[in-house]
Order: sequence, then structure tokens, then C-alpha cells
Amino acid sequence: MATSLMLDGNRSFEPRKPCQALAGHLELGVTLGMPAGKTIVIEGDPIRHYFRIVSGSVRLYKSVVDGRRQIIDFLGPNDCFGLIGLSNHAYSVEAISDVVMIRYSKRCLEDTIEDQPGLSNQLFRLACAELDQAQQRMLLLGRKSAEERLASFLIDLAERQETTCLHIAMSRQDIADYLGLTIETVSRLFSRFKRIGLIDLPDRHAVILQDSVRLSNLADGNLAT
Amino acid sequence: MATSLMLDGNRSFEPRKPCQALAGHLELGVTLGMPAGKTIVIEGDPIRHYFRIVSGSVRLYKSVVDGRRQIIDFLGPNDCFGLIGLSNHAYSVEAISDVVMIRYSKRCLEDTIEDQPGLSNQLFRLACAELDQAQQRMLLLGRKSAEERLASFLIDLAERQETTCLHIAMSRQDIADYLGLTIETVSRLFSRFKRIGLIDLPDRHAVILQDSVRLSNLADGNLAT
DNA sequence: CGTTGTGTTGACTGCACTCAACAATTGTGG
DNA sequence: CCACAATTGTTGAGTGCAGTCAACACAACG
Repeated sequence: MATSLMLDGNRSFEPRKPCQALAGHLELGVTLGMPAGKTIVIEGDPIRHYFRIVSGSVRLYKSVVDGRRQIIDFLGPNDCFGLIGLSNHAYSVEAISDVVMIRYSKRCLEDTIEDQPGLSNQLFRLACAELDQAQQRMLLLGRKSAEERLASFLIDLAERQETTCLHIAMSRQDIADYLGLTIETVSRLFSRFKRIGLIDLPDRHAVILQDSVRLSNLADGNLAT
Repeated sequence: MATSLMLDGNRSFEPRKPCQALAGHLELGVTLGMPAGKTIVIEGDPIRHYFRIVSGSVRLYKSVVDGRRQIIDFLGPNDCFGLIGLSNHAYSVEAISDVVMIRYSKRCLEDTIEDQPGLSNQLFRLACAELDQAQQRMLLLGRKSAEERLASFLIDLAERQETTCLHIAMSRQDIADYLGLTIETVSRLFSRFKRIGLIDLPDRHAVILQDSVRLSNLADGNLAT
């Protein structure tokens, strides 16, 4: 179950964080394959490497002692993690599907920063984009209803994948932990959205948006059910 | 009600984001006074200036069309806003108490970045710190109970103010909008925490932590009521 | 002194959670 | 290839935590 058979071709996320230019040119990285479910980094570990995903997708999450989990983000091909952050990883990272990625040395990056002035400015811009996204999520988690959360999630996915036929790489549990809900609530909402004609559910890893306008109004709290 | 009488001496937050070194040396800023309640920047506005607070405190928040509000952060003396972010403000900023602050040109900062390579690295570190805090909040908003949220809030304040006798500059409504709760729930929790001996409430702008250990266990979800 | 804004408390409601059974899908070994 | 087990997702019934609505208390202020 290693580096072979792992290019499963699923591309859940478009490269919305174009760190290709930044990473991958400083040094030759090490290509790694990880089977689905494998933990790649653990929250609190010192940051020694950063990673760029080639194929597959991962979840970033924080957890509470009793097992509760908050997924911070899902990443897909061309996304990086470990790049932003000071000394320690703020979250754990696990493979959702089988993943191929390239590992680079953080030290090497830090050394390069000193010579290359534009680099830390690029990193800064990356951090700003993530911060913006994080603040958006605070609004979602703090002030939106379950319905609005799932609608927002689907609209976000559609923007990332640039299509209304979404590939859903993650499980219902992952979605629940991303939106601050339970698996049952997520499942019920999917069914409801289907019943009222907002989406279609051909299979559990696919969602087709049938009324993006109504869905995005719902996401922004504009109108009722 | 302008620049005079505005040094009300309340210092709700310790300078946990030491951007003094960074800002304030590039150019002479303009000192401004704002009465409590005044809006300083509006979500979505282009970023033309950044600000450093001299005295008083402010709230940063995002809102939904129907009036729901999520407070992103509270800032106090020596904290900056407008510094991190690309083209537009991601949130509105309002004075909680009367505020004195210094306004600097963002353009000037951006020009300086090109000469001074260490600067964008400092900005990057600042952004990382904020991102870390934001991710912590996601866990709080997505996965913590009302009780755990308020406990976390009080422990955070104690760390920022470096004392267990907290000055609470913001209203109950602000706290509610920060924690993703209602004003009634916040009020009830304050009363409950007092009843069970976790805190004392001498007046509405003061909280004394009487059992920080139990409170911080509560915040981390370690034990029950 | 009344007025207004802010905070507290009580009674009740409802949205999302819990518990539980069942259905569908995926994986495994014969 | 099928039978079975394990995993994941769906649906229903009932509960409870936090929200809503409403009355009251208390300051701050003109």
C-alpha cells in the first residue's frame, strides 16, 4: 500500500492556494505516499518539514482531550501544509484518501528566506489568505444555522472545484467535524436539500448542485428554507 | 467628545502582539481620538491605513445581512489592526471605550517593505500568531459548550492581562458575539460561575478569578461542572 | 427624578444532539 | 463470485442545551 496505485485521480480541490511558485523550487523534495487514514503530522510537533500534496486529500484538525474534533481545513492537490506557522504544528494532519506528496525541509526554506526577500512576502500573503478564510469560518461556526453551514460548505466546494458536480472526498463525519455539527445532522440536511431540489446525490461521494443561486442565498442567510 | 478626556486609563489587554517595534518607526502617524461606539473601519473597505491603539479598546467583527454578528477579536493598547490583510478589510472595527490611536499610511509601509527585508518576515510572524489564535477559536466555536467557551474566554483574558482581577471593557452583548452565544446565556453563566465559587463579580466591568485551576480545566473540557 | 441603556432572571421553545435501529456500501476470505 | 463482516450513512424517536420572549433590576445620565 505504498507509493504505487496511489494516483487515484480524485481532485476534490482546485489549487486555490497557488504555492507552487513558492515551494518546489528551493530544493528537491522527497516524494512520499500515504495510505488513507494515516496520520502525517501531530498537533504540537515541532515543524521540521513542509509538504506539498501531489494527489489525494488530507484533513487538518485540532482535538479536545475527550475526542471532540474540529477540522480546520481540507487540502487537495497543489496545496501545502507546514508552510505557515512558527515553531510547532497547530493541528494534526491525516490522509483522507491515499495521498502522494512531496516533503521539503523547513530549515532550507528558512535559510533561503534570508537571501531572497520576496519570499517572506509571498508567505505573508499566503498567511493573509488563510487568515481571511479562518475568520470567515468563525462567522460560520459562531453564528450560522446548520442549514446555512452546509449550504456554505457546498458553495465553497463548488468555487474550489469550479464545477457544480462536486466530488466529496471526505466522509460525513469529516464534514460534521468541519462544520461543528453531528454526522446525523449533516446526513439529514443532505436528504432535505435533495428533497427540496437544491441538490442531487448520485452516490455518497458526489453532490450535484441543482440550484446554486438558492443555495448561496441560503449560505448567506438571505432567505428561509 | 474628541481627543480630550479620552485617556480613560482602562487597559483591558496586555500587549500580546508586540507590533510596537514594527509600526511607529517608519513614519510619523496621525493621532486620532474616537468616542465609544464609533465605527473606525467597515468590512470590505479598501485598506489605506493601519492603526495602533494607544488607549482604550476596540472590537473587530464580521456580520451577516440580518444583523447577526461575530466578533473576531478585541484589541487594546499597543495592538494594531489593518496591518495584516491584503486589499480589503476583512472586518469592521468599532471603539468599545473612548479610544486614542495612531493612524499610519499602508502605502508607506508597503514601500518600506521593499527596502527592508526583515519587515515582511515580521509581518509574517504576526500573521502566523493571529492564524493560530483563529484556529483555536474555530475549535471553541465549533466544538465547545457554552460553559467551556466562557471559561476559555476568562482564562485568555487572565493571560493577556497577567492578573486574576480582570477588567472587562466590553459589554455582555460583545462577549456573547465573541463566543457565539446569546447575552442571556452569558449572563446566566456568569451568575452560575459566581454561585459555584469560580469567580466573583464586584461590578459589571470586573471579574475576579477565584479558582483559575478549575476554570482552566473547564475551559479545556477536562471535568464537568 | 424620570428616562434610557445594560444586565439578570424566569418560563418556555426549538434546533440540533443523543440514542437506537436499520440500510447501503465496501472489504475479506472461502 | 458469493457470503459475511465491518464500516459508513440514513432515518426515527425523544431529549436537552442554549435560544427566545418577557418581566424585572440596576446603573448611568441628562
